[in-house]
Amino acid sequence: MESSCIEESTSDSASATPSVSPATNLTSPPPENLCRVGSGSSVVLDSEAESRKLPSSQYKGVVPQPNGRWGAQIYEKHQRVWLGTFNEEKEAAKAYDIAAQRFRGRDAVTNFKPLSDNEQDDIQSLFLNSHSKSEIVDMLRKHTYNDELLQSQRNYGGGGGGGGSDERNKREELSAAKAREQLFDKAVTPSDVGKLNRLVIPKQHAEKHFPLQIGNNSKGVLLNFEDNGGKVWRFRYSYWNSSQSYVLTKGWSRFVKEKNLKAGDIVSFQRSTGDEKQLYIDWKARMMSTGYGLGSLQMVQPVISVHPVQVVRLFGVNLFKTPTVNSVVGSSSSWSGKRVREMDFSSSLDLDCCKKHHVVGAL
DNA sequence: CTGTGTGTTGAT
DNA sequence: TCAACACACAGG
Repeated sequence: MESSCIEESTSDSASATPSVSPATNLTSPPPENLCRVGSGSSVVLDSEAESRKLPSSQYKGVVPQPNGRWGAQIYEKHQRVWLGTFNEEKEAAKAYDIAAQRFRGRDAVTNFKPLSDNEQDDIQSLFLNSHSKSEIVDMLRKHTYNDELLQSQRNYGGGGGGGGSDERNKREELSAAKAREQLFDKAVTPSDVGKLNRLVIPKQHAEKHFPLQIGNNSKGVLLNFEDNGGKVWRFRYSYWNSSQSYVLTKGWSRFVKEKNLKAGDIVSFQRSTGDEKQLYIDWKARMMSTGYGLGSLQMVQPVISVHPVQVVRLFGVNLFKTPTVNSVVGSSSSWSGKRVREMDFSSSLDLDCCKKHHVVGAL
């Protein structure tokens, strides 16, 4: 049971529908005795039910295990990602926090203190973003996350003695250029890729990440976004009173055209964590079922974005990786995520990035 | 035999 | 999304 870490079985359950409940299951349950039923007295076997009930955890993402230990799990795309088991409830909670930061970004809801602005947390953020989700999950499951983080800190001079200008440069280089924070994704609607030349930014995200100056409401502002290839896109961002919506207008249609975006595809927005809050935009073809290559598998991006691709071998599996050396959000990490399986490339694999296209319409 | 972590379901 | 619950079955 260690082959994959994600809840796969996408199809099985669907096709087989092994209508659970083995009626035959008369194999009576565990001999309920474990319970040291209250000392003698009346106590009918209420214990039957009471006793085997596991104590729930006060922490998010933490579940009790029969043996008294604690499991950690996080959900994404309707699927549970198991983060391992721990002796201490608190440890499990920490594992969840780490996964949450990696999966959902800096402002994810966590059990403890979230990453903030200090140098240490920036380093950790960098560390998280420079590893794929599956790698982070592996570390959590193997309880090696802390060691790996420390290791990386030494490499960047966080505190290791010796160091030198070499280490220092390396670190500056990294923090200056690469660290990106995921802001949000949006599955584009038919009208977002239609002739309207506008992309509606969900209010919740717009107000959180792209706040408009009170005075600018009418005109809006020009925002620059860099794509994976380093190309900069400038869009007009404003609020439409008529529809009470935040939108990207001028310039948007060109992006749609060049990327050949189709309804259902996902556009993603990131922002550099460093001083300069550079904005980034990326996209991926619509994904049917999401998965993470965990443990040892990683996915193949059934997408053929324009980005040139190179095959990389990791954990013994071939992966596609964009040339972006600094992998952060764009490359193998977040954007990847599909298992190489029975090729259920059905709709997502609309290769031929140019011609045909699915009728996503209603999902 | 011991436990993990998966299958499932029902509640937010 | 998320946790509760039961248990199949991987590992030793």
